[in-house]
Amino acid sequence: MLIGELSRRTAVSTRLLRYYEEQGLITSRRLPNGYRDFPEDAPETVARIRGLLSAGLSTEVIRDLLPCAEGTAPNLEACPSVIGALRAEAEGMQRRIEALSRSREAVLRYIAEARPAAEDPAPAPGRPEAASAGRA
DNA sequence: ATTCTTACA
DNA sequence: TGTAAGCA
Repeated sequence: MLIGELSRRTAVSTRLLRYYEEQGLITSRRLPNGYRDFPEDAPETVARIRGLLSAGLSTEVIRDLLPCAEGTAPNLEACPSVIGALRAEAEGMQRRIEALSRSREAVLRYIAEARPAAEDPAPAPGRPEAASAGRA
């Protein structure tokens, strides 16, 4: 199916769909006119990708584990090697959580020991304005 | 009307 | 990621 249909059926923008392909998460063939032609089961693959992405996995690990996982969300069948990779990911996350916790405690410590200053310093002059920081 | 690539915000 | 440009 064409990218437009896949986009409608998955509610994922064509932009993102092309990005997923670029990252090796999904594949497609090319029609004579150059248009991408996705497999009929592409919608399911995209759903699986979204779930894995929501779990905080990188496109890199998803790429390696995708070909060996059937089903979606919480109920997916995975090969032993995939389970091992996920276990390693979880451990890596745990280490990051611990490192972040130490950082947070360090920051909290600064607050606790900080003594009330008189005034805030004057704003730094002329620098490239950092626009909106909010990321969706 | 749709998709494609490239590139900037 | 969105969006715009210039094609096919």
